[in-house]
Amino acid sequence: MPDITLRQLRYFSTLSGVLQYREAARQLGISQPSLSQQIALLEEAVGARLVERRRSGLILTPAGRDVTQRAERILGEVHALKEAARPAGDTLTGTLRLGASPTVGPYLLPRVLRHLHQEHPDLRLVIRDGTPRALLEDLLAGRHDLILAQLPLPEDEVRVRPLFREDLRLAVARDHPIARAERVTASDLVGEDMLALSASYGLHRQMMSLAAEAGAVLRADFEGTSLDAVRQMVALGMGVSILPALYVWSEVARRDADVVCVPLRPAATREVGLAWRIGSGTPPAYRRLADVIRARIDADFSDLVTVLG
Amino acid sequence: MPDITLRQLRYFSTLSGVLQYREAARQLGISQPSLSQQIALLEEAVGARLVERRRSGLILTPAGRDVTQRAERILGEVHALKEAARPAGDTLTGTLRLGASPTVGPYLLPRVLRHLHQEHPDLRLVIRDGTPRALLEDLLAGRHDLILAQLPLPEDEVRVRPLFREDLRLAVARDHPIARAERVTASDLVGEDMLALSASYGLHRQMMSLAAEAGAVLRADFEGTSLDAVRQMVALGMGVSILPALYVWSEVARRDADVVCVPLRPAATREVGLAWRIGSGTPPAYRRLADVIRARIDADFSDLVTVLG
DNA sequence: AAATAGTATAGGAATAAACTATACAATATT
DNA sequence: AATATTGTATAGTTTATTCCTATACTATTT
Repeated sequence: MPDITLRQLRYFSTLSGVLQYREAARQLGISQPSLSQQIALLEEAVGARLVERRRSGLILTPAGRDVTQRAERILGEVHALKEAARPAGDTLTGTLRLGASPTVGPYLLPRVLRHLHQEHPDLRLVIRDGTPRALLEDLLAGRHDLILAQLPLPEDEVRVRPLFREDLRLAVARDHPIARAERVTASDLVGEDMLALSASYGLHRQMMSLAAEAGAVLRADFEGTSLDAVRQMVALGMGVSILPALYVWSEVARRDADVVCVPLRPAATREVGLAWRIGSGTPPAYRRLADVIRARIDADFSDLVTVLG
Repeated sequence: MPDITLRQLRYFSTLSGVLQYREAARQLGISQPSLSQQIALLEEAVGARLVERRRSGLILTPAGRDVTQRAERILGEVHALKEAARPAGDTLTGTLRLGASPTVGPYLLPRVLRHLHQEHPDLRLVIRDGTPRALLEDLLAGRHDLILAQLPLPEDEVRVRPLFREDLRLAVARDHPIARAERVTASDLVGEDMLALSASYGLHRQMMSLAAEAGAVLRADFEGTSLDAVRQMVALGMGVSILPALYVWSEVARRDADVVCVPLRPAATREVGLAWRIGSGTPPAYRRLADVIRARIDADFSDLVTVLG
């Protein structure tokens, strides 16, 4: 029992429309015997007669009518497969799995996604959180296509597209003396307790080095697993910490905020980028995506951050 | 740009499950290079990379994931096509187009269909009415697969399966003298006006010959196009007519019936059968269908009709 | 009875798919 | 650091499939 082939379905679909071998073969650009043969093979493969050969032309059997419908549906889906797989000319399409750092995604993606969906309705993003360390591992293992994370990332393992640089602010409780300052310098921090994110975050390193420079003391009894957690500890007077400007803008910049954020002098910054595996399937699409994100950041947050690239 | 083949989709589906060429090739029972080649052809056909070849195993690209899903769906439908087309072992399946004579179908099919649907849930019958003449023409032209009609049918053009024989009754108005008779013989009809169905019905011929034998007068100013029309004319006293027992049972055998039906002596009968084109695709299925109909008639109407075959 | 039209069959040529052998790339081992 | 080891790609050849031409067969027309 030979297998069905798409060729047979294509031929049969044409034949069932025309109901004449000669004409169908002509339309298909093959000879009539070739068509006869393929139809015979199809009938053998499905184990049923599909056409009755009669004086007055061909008649489809009930099975033939059924096969016609199914064949055309199948052919349509094959066509769709072909179209869908090809990276479309100007729009992003398909499903991309994006891993996002919790220190970036929640404050950046909501605005980006809205626009992205308008401009590229056929693009679906599956977004999953993870610590930068886990993101990188998942990316390399193929569980993500892209990750959005703080730079630097190991450029020998992933291809990076920088997106933007944002300032870091010092966060203090509202009743802390620094809260009234215009800006903060390293000397203001001598002896302060500093609360840090867990070491799997890029910000951890920066918090560490800033604390070291300024003579602040990193509290060993606390390690935040989210910016929100850090902020809440700051609000409770457990110490000071560092928060990125975009987070401040979206979560802190309100009258009734529980912490106060002050610019640092000299400014401390972090960079955020989009990354994918070297040799990954569709870098052009990824670059386009990066461009779209950048454009959106530029439009919405240009007073807060510096777009890179 | 070569065409996609089902073979490629089958191979790719296996590969995307196993994520290893060697193992996938082994499962497929082919050599690894053959698999490589077919996957390469598929990638060329869809115009996109589907897998990333990496040290730590294969990773599907976004397009690859999409193609996997679509391919498996397509393969499933191809499988279903194969299953659906093959005349199933014990149940009737598919869509059959049944042409039914208005003198048989409406009074027989309702009961048959209910059972048929229970016993063969995958069988769909598309039923269309038509005069026997039109039925035969439509059958031969392939617009029907089967017809249910009064016999005889031209056995050189169609294959016939007789189903049953039923008595014909004389129908008269309630106030007609014959209405009180136990039975009617030819001599009772001398001079009566007789109402006939149109000549395209099998019953027409029998009405004619009965009228001739009995000395009744066929009314030339009336030609019914349905048994109901004939019955209504009889009720209005326009004449007498002949109605088949099954029709009588389902439409007349009530207290308040507008006509009275009396058995004929000697009995007149008609035969009804199922027919299909000679050389038609699936005679076994048709024979099975005929058997089912017969069994149902036997169960429901054995006191009214004689099952044939 | 011959001609015409339409499909099936036969046999050989072209194409596609399979296999074996081997190259190549990357990681793991010594 | 050199050498196995593992896994995929490429080359060259063989086998299967698909196609074509030629022709047989059947039913209808002339």
